[in-house]
Amino acid sequence: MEPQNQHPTEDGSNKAAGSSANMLRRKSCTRWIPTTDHIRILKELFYNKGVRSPTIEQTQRICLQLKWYGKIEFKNVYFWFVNQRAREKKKKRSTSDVHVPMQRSGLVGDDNVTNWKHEDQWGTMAVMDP
Amino acid sequence: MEPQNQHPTEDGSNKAAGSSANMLRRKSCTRWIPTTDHIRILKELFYNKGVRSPTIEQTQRICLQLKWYGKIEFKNVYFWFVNQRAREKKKKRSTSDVHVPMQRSGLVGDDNVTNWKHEDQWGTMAVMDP
DNA sequence: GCTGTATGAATGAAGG
DNA sequence: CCTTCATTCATACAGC
Repeated sequence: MEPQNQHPTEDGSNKAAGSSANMLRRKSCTRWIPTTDHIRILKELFYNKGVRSPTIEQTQRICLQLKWYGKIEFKNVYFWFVNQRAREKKKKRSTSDVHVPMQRSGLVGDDNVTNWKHEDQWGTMAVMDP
Repeated sequence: MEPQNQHPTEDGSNKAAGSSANMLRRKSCTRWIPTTDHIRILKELFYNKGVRSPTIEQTQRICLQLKWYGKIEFKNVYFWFVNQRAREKKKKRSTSDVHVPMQRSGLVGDDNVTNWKHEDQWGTMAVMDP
């Protein structure tokens, strides 16, 4: 995946947002912006270590570890795993077959709609590069 | 204003675009560019048929139908509906600009922005027991 | 050519 | 768990 540069400043230097009149119109800077280290470690856990549904204690420990790399809270880790699981599953479901009546059957030879490779339907959906 | 002319090659020869030498493929095709047929059908579904949040299976069927009109993937259909909902809502909210300024009555001490369901880390949410 | 706008894509957060 | 919302980034296209 190439356009992974979602976050501009991701070096854990989340400065005090909103403390002064620094950012105009930035009232909703509340959301956690993971650092690259955060992402790297979380994906390592999820994909390589097979940590898919960490327990509370595990989540707390992970959170504690990640805090060294930047500001992070428990719920951030929790939601990250929830979302990762959900999106993995959705990707899987999206690629499963669906029974649809093929209309215009037999006439498709004229137009090569099925020219492009089948390819995975979700392609690159925010998962790690295996 | 609104550049509603979202047709890369709109003259019915979309399908033929893949037969001969394709357009230059820099890496991967950047992002999905819907054809006018795609847009027409999607809007027909959204506005006339009232399809606002199709299920996964509905999305798969819609995607398969739309594939006849040009290259499209599951996630394109999925994101299209997500974005359409979000932007319809935003537009509506912005148009009928009444916007009551969230009167908060000042009685309750506004403690934290992160008003998560569970103030302390797990409190009541510990329901996952595998 | 750059700049503004519309829109595809991504993801944190939450609801149910 | 599954679905949805909100916000943001990225990019194609139009007008200047």
